[in-house]
Amino acid sequence: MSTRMTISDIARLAGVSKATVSRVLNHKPDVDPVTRERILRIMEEHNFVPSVAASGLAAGKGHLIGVLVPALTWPLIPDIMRGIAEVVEETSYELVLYSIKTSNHERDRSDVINRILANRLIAGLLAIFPGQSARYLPALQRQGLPVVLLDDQGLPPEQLPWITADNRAGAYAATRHLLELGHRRIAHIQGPLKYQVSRERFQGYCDALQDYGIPLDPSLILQGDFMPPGGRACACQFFAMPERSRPTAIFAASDLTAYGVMGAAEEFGLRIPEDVSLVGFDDISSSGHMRPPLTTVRQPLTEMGRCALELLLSLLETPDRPGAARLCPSPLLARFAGSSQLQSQTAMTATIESAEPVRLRLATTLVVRATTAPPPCYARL
Amino acid sequence: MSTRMTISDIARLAGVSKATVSRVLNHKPDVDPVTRERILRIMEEHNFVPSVAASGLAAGKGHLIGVLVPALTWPLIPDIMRGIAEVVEETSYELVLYSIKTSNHERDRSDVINRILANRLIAGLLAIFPGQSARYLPALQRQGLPVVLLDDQGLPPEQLPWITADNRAGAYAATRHLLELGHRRIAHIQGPLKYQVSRERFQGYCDALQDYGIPLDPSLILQGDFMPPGGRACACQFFAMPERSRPTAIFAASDLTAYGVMGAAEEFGLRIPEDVSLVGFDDISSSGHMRPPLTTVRQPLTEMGRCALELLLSLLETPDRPGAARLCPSPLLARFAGSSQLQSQTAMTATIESAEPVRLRLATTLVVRATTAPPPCYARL
DNA sequence: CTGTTAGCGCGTTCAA
DNA sequence: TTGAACGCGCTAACAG
Repeated sequence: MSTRMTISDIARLAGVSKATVSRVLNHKPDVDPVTRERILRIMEEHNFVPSVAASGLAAGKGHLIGVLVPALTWPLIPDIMRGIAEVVEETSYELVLYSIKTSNHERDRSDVINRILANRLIAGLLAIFPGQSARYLPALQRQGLPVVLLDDQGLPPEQLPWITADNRAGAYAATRHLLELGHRRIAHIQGPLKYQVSRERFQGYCDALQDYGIPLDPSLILQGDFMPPGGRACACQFFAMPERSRPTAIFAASDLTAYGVMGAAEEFGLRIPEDVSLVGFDDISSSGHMRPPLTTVRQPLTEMGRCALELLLSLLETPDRPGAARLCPSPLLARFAGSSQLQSQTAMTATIESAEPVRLRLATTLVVRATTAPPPCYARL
Repeated sequence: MSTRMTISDIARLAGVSKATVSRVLNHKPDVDPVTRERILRIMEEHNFVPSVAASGLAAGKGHLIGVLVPALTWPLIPDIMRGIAEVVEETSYELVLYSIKTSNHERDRSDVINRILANRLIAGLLAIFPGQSARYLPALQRQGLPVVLLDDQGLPPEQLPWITADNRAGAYAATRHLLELGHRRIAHIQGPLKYQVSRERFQGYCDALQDYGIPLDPSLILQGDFMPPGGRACACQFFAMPERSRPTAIFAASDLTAYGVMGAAEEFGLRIPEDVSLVGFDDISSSGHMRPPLTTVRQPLTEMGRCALELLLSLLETPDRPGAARLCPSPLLARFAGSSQLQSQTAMTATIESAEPVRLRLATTLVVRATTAPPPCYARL
């Protein structure tokens, strides 16, 4: 059935030159409508698909989008990828996956970057949680390869377009929820502070405490690593404290951290939420199935993926400003306005008014499930 | 730093023709060793990476590997992808992601296939859980594109190389574990029977029961959908049965199904494992963090991904037999023998001796955690 | 509006 | 052992 057709074949069949076929392929306006229809029909009949490789070669930039991901097994990634996949399916682009090796070799990372750049396969790059690799990204940008950052967890690199979740507001909401339940000794297990998101979440926690007039208690703040064992270790420290000063609630910087807390609670014979309340962050898919189901802050991961790719696509369509990657307002924001109310309004307007690289901060939402309750009575006085 | 270098540049710098550079790139033996060294050095200095797009175009087939995945959010996928990514990093290939749209359009699926084939971008295809799309795969194979199936869940397509887990043995082990704990009324929540894996797991369940002289009780067998709500619904049916005939243990065809069972148990006030034992299948990462941690059957997902890609690569290197994709024993099996004892020995020998397409069945392992216990005393007589 | 010409960067013939 | 020429399938300048 679908044997490989070339533009030449179509051109012969339609009785026109290859250039004309190429024109309709690229949606050039200057083609006779009836001719265009005829060509389109023939292409449909023979289900012709142009060779991405060849067109990329000729045009000097491919029709592929690179996605730089850390370990695929980090639970947030699949949901983000889903959003990305959803929008790429509606385009003629394909996705090329570059996974950063988790090994220690410093060499590796720049190698990946070299591969990305040098083989000139892709037209744009989406960097998810680039971490330390973010260092190399501005160079790519400068070489003319549009780059969009998705929730960078490293130092905020200079001037790259950037999609993230509103971590601060999410953390604030989580802490406030605990506060309004009556908790006063609320602990926080941070993520590694080298990540921007960790600092933002911590900030939200601090802000909420301050707004309720509760002084920060350094003994209630520990640094985890986003993973269950780290959460468990921190929780054990909390649970070993004397009952008068022990926290009645814990806000964990990630759901996986919260899983570790649940393990520790069981070990100490503490019930959740009767003895200690718990809030996570992320709302990864398994959190709703925990016993008890975890109260957490949901990141709009799929939406973030979608936005990031749409942003990148909009950058690809305005290649006239090579150095500074700015948002072409119409196509992207039109979609945004129509399809979703997730992004915070402030970010929207900031985006439009500013000539700076785009920085979108999507809203997070508190998902109240069953790991939070008022503090136990012995702690309520 | 790393500006884009072409073969011509290198050729000029080295004072040779492009053809020679091309030769050393492709590891042709007929190059003067000293010249080769010089060229290699120059390429290193300027960290030259050949254009995948161009070489693919010229050679008629790209240096890209397509991966056909269903929803990335299906929890097994990321672990599989991890294995794939690990081996692709050691090669010069890149990964192209084709995600099958979950929409209902029958058209979509063949569209994806068309895209894959027609744009002639990739050299080989890895199809993960192809499901209904498996129908189109043999056609690709016939057109000269090597295809490897990873744990197809559809009808077993004719003659494609195939990697899977030993579902039957895993299910057998799970059921036997329950049996040896003393359970006699063991229910099974199947996956959709249209999937091969569901039937295999059911078969393992049946085999174990038979070996222990327990007749199959149709009222203890329900069909789920691999997802939590399906599992919950089935479990509710079980739990609503009169106590005398109610199952004392449930073997769920997937971990997610088991999560649903845990929810139902809570709803019915049944404790796990005291009142009812539970075994899942898959060992997805969150299962170890459930309360109580879930006893389940582990699929060697990462290993499966790794094997699948290695198999595909070995097929790529023997393009001389276009129609029949057979295993080139040396490179692949050598790795297998060295790096892992996961694959079952029988499959190994079968592979070597047979001229049929490769079918590798990797061993599963029972992971005993905390959701299984002897049946409650009132059911023990 | 359309056809013609020239490459994009590389592999692969051929001769030399 | 090496070099020159051609072509992969397509886009991008030009002309007409």
